[in-house]
Amino acid sequence: MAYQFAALADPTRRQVFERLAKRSLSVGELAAGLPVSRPAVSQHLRVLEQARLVSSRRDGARRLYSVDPRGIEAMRDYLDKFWDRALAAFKEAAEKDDE
Amino acid sequence: MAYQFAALADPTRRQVFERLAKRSLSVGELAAGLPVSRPAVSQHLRVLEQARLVSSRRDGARRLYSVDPRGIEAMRDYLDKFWDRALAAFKEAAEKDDE
DNA sequence: CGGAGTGGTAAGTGAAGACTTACGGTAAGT
DNA sequence: ACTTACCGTAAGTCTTCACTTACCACTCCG
Repeated sequence: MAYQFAALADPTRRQVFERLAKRSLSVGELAAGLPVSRPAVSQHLRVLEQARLVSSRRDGARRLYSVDPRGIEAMRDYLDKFWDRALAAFKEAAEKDDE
Repeated sequence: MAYQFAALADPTRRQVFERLAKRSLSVGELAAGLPVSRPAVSQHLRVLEQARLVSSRRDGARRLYSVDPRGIEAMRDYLDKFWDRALAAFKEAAEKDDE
């Protein structure tokens, strides 16, 4: 669970993730649209893949990366655990604030 | 949007957040249950508050912190933007993998 | 108006991490 | 087989950041 938040904490990595959400891309294609080198993109992809936020498959000499729903689902489940509780706590705090 | 992920990327900060989800706590109470000093907790709370993941109110000489739904909502909205798309991409990639 | 209990801030330290260049390794084309 | 295109990894640098101790400000109570 820890890995997902850390993976999306970096701005460059979020950009990679968001571009892959539009369509599957190779490492070279990703690096072309970003202000960092290709090896940097490779390293970011490794982090995203370990967090199950992206997955990859071979495509000839290239390697295509796509978004992976598993990492997203893990984050959604985590956040949902706190959602109701947070709403209740917020209302309660707001009332105490009115005093 | 960026701040939320970075805020929850740190393990100590996630612990603070999760403990506050159970009940509102003061800085001292939080620090008592964590392996770091009280100033460290204060600094973490500042990050969480800027990300709108927690909010605070005075309670006499103390200061009570609670979870704030606004930060959580921002993350949920962000993830939901990619959810359908990720599912579709995953299925598509799985089919190509079967070849 | 002391003194005790709070908690935020400053300054410094050590580790984590986001980059770079250089290199090696594999797949397709001639 | 040689070349070209593609990509991952290694090693090094520089910044970011989590943490500490020391200090200061505020609130409540005697």
